[in-house]
Amino acid sequence: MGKSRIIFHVDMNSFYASVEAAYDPTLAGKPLAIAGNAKERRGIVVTASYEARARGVKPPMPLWEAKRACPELLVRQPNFDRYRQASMRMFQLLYDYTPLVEPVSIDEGYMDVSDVVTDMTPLQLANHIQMRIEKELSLPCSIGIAPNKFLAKTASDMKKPKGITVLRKREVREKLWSLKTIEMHGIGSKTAEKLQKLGIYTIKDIANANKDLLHRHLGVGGLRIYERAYGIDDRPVDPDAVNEFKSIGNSTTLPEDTTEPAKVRKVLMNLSDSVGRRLRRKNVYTGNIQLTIRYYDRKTITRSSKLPHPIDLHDDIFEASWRLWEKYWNGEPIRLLGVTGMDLVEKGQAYKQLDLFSYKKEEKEVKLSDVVDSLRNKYGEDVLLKGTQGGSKDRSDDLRDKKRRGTSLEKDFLRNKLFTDE
DNA sequence: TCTGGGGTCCTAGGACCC
DNA sequence: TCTGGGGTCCTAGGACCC
Repeated sequence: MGKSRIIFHVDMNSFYASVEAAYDPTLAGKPLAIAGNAKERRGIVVTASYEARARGVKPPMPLWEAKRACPELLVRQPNFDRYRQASMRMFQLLYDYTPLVEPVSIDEGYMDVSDVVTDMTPLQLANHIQMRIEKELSLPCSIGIAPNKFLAKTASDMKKPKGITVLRKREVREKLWSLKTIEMHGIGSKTAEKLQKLGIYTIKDIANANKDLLHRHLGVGGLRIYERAYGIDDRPVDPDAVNEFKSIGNSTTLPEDTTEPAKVRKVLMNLSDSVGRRLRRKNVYTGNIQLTIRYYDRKTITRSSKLPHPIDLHDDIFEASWRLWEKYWNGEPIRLLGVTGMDLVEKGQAYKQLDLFSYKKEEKEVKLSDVVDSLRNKYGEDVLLKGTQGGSKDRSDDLRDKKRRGTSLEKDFLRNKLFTDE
């Protein structure tokens, strides 16, 4: 039995819109929508200010529909550099309190503040953080305080904008059980439908359901929601998760549907180029290329193939995706194309694989902070900062180094996936 | 005038091996 | 004759989230 934890979920309110308003104060207090492809007919609202939401604009809504609902709507195209900047500063501020910060997306993250709140109550700490984000970044956020991630996430959702909500485990019955199943994080429309067919409509119904029945119909996800219904969630806050990639991909909706191979070729070249760039920037190779085709009727297929050896160059990525395209295109008009690199391996990983394995195996039960401490004692701070002694080119992004450096290099997030993408 | 783009996790079936 | 059982890898698709 671990001791009980104190977890924060910090959730920025209408992040993109709020950043734009902070950047251009004349937008503040107005109904504002950030829409991808603002000039294209297929744009959707990605983020809406609360003034826009009050007038019925809520993402993800097609832009034309949003304008119909709210004719005075101001629309801006997303400016991701700006959002990444704001995000970095926001997380930087969180790291002032603890290294145990887990960014989960550009605008939200968890903190494990169990060891921080000694001379402050959790509520005071949350207030402090919220105030600083407001004062220093002119950005609003909501914070959920709870003994685990699920409850913290649920809590931060309860009061928006600018809320701070405490959710205790003993309050789960009273505050969660009356909610419809789809309100639970992790349950979407499909699962909610399946549950309905089982006669399960509320979170209370989940809690009172037969566990095996849930397992049979929903797999491990069924077991998970059963636990969540009782407020149980043992996932740790993992500061390194943000650096661990499984795939890197880009996709684009075409200006208009097409059947012309020349156009497809061009698009695939562009996508391959940007995927290649991102792979190289992250110092990884991909061993498996996946092509996504969405047809005119939104039917979407994915086709992938394992590569004989890992690649990171534009030409090789294009060649692989083009082969898939030639093999699998059914001749119908295409709406979207995507190229994704999967099975990522770090450069220089091949000969380190074995080592990594044994490291993981040995240290499985050991707390990361202990590992960092012992390494620091053994080799001094330098080794933690510089990584392995060997070669110069491949060392800095080596997975092991990241783990070993662990919390000592939390500022490493400058290079992480949320913020350095193009 | 229907519905973007970036991801993760899970499942299931077939190939293949022992 | 007419047939086991376990394990892993590969691929495709579904569901979900922000």
